[in-house]
Amino acid sequence: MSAAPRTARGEKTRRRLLEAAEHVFAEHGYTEASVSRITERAGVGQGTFYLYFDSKLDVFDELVEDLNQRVRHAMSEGARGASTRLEAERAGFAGFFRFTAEHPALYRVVREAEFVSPGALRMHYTRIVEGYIDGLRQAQDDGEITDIDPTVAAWALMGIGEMIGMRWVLWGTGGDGAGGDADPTASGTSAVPDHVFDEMMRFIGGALGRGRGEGEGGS
Amino acid sequence: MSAAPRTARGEKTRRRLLEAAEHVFAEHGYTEASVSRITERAGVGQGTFYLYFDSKLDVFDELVEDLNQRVRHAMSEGARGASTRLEAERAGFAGFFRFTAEHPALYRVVREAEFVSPGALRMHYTRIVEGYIDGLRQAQDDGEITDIDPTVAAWALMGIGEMIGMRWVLWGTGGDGAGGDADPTASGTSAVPDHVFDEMMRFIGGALGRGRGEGEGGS
Amino acid sequence: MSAAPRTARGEKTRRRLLEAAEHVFAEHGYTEASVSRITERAGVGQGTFYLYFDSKLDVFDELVEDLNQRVRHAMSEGARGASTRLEAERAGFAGFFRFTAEHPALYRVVREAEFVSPGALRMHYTRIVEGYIDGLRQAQDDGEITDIDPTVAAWALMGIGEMIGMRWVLWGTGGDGAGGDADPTASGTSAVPDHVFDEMMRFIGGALGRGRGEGEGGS
Amino acid sequence: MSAAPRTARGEKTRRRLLEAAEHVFAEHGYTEASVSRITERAGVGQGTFYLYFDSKLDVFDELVEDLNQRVRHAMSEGARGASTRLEAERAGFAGFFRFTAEHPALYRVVREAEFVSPGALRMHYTRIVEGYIDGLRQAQDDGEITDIDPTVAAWALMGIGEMIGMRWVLWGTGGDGAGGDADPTASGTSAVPDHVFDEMMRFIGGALGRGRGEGEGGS
DNA sequence: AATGAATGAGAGTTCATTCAT
DNA sequence: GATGAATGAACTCTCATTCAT
Repeated sequence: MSAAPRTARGEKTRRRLLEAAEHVFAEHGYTEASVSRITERAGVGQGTFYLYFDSKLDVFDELVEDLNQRVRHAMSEGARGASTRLEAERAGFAGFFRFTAEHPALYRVVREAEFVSPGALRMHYTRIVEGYIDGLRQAQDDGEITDIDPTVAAWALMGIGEMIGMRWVLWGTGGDGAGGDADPTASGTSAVPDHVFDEMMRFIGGALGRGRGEGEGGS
Repeated sequence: MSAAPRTARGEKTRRRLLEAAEHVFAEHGYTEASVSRITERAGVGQGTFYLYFDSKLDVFDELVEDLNQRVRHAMSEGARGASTRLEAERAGFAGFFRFTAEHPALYRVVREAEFVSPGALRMHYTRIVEGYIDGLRQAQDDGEITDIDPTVAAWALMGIGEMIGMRWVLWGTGGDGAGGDADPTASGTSAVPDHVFDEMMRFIGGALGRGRGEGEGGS
Repeated sequence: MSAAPRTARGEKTRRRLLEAAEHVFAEHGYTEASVSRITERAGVGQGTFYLYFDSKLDVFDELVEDLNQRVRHAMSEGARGASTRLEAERAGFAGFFRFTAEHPALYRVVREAEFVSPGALRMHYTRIVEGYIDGLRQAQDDGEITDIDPTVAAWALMGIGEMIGMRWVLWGTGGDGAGGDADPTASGTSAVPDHVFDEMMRFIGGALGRGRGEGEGGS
Repeated sequence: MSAAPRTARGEKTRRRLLEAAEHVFAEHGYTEASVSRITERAGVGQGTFYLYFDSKLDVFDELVEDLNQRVRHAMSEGARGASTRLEAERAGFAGFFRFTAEHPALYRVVREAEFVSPGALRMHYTRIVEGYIDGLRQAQDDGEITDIDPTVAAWALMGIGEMIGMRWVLWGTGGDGAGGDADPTASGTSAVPDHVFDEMMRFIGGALGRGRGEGEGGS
């Protein structure tokens, strides 16, 4: 749990510490990050850190929580204006990839929680999935998508996003094992090559689609 | 890179070290594991470790390599006898979940590579995906599945497996965000509840299915 | 040296601080006690502490001083009504043991002064001994006790009280090295088992006794 | 618990560490002593310390144990040749005072155990007392001393020694509250002024004496 | 009179790695 | 081939004390 602020000055210090932690964790990972590096970057004394956080793990958890909100926000942006479920899906994935692309190191922080603070990671994924489930259920009620168990589908979609994001956003567009014919130039819709993004959406469209998988999603 | 063996005695010591490392990494994670705990478990002196491995990271890499082979073996078991692509897929996922269920801690080791030795993780995923791609391409040539980019599809499938495995194998069958109506009793096919497994296969069947998503996969 | 009071409000704050310090030192010992724990218990800000005391050591000294008075008071209670020196002695020891039994942790605070503030301990013992000396000298003048050097006798008596108190009050009645046949049930006179108390008084009676050391001390 | 040696080299390092700890604890007290000061004095690296001791407390305990033996040895020296119990007592006290005088700071280490490792202090006193009890019982069987409970008597004697030793050995011969007529010059028998020592022995002689307490103690 | 945020020195402890034997 | 004693840098965290408000 956090601690001491209350005053405006304290609140400011806390924010600086949190921001510094974000950068340091992103740059070095949890283990290599040190509290002293964080305080140094924040421009405060080492002891000050412990006025605001109980431990190194405590800031980490708070950070994951914070990132969870930002990721979810990035995902829901644009999804609101979507008229079909697949459009919403498109927007969600695009938002997620964009966030990952803009803060590649940061998103690694979230994933590192699996080894640092498992409960935090669980919470992170669970919250995202919950949003998904609602949307899927709605689309099912509207007869827009197939009647697959929305929970299972939500986790599957989550996995697709994580893996495609890791492969094409984090590792970059080329690299070993890269999808040969992915077109690195075009990238209007998302941080992932258009071709990859489109194929992924075709995959998802087929999975969720009613009757046949022709939902599509041509760019 | 490794070092010294050559003799039979040396080869044995090396194997013991590797096995000890497997247990210690599985139990404590990379950071908390210590070389001395490894050597202690292996029953050799601390210095001996450096006769066989250059560093702590070195054994870790070798371990990930080793696990990669075992996971791929678990996945391809049974897939060989499959007559359709979806059957092969079923067998592959079942093998993967079984492996994860039997060595839950071990598979975490692989995933931790993202933060310890990114190249090793890349290699791990890439190799698995390569196998997939071949199979998918073949099925496409046979007109059995849709003509989606096999690379993209392979990574998507990989992501589904990882996420479903984490959610239902690693975290257990219940817990927050659990699939409400999943049937925890039956579990003939895999380490994941039958219902979840079946729904996942329906999802995949739809994604890969030709024309309509009729692949299905009722148990 | 202390500081700021003067007003009634200040005097009250000071008392609360002192009382809080007493509890915190008793519970944790000097080193483990922290100023912040003291102020927290007192319900005042951390800075307030330094308005009343120069340092952590300063409160400690004041506390030892305070305890010295309370111990001496406990010892002299009842001793006043005594008609013989040995009766007075009895009452003094009983009072000391009672105090120790009622505030076991507190009396440890006094003893810890040896390592924290040696001068304070010296003062503590010296003051107690001074009272003794006067009484012993008087009894000698009255021909009631032997003509032993009262200073030496006083320190010896002090040592007996401390050690018997530590052994039977602080450590409890049983334990290793316990006086085998001590009767734990009866305990009318003091916090030490009756048998132990009586034997101790016989010991002292012999030491101080005129002519022969026989007798005395039967409860 | 200790650890690693076995080799002659290790045994030597261990001894150096122990000796360094003795000096550092004696000079600064437990709290102010730091492991780094100990290793510095021992001329080894900081990490080496933890090869031989589990913690700072661990060396401390071992040291108290060690001192216990040395004190008991100092006390029993000379006592062996004694023909009466009181002579043995004399020799024991003299040995104790001598030890305290020769290692004044060291003996404080033992006493500090009350606040650092209470069990160790208990053990220390209990062991010494046990030796006493045997001697006293023997003397009683021989009809040499009064039939006082030997356990109570032993703890009382222990207390006398500790207090007189603190007052006249540790604090020095003069000082506040000093025994006015103590003769600082003569000091043949012990580290305590002769007069004090003699008076103390008279006190003890009276306490233990058969029939009358009048004898003894002449220097 | 009172506050509490800020400090920074320093504590105990761990560990990957080296190297003389 | 094997050992294990030795290292020292680095870590997280605590705390008495100060001082602007």
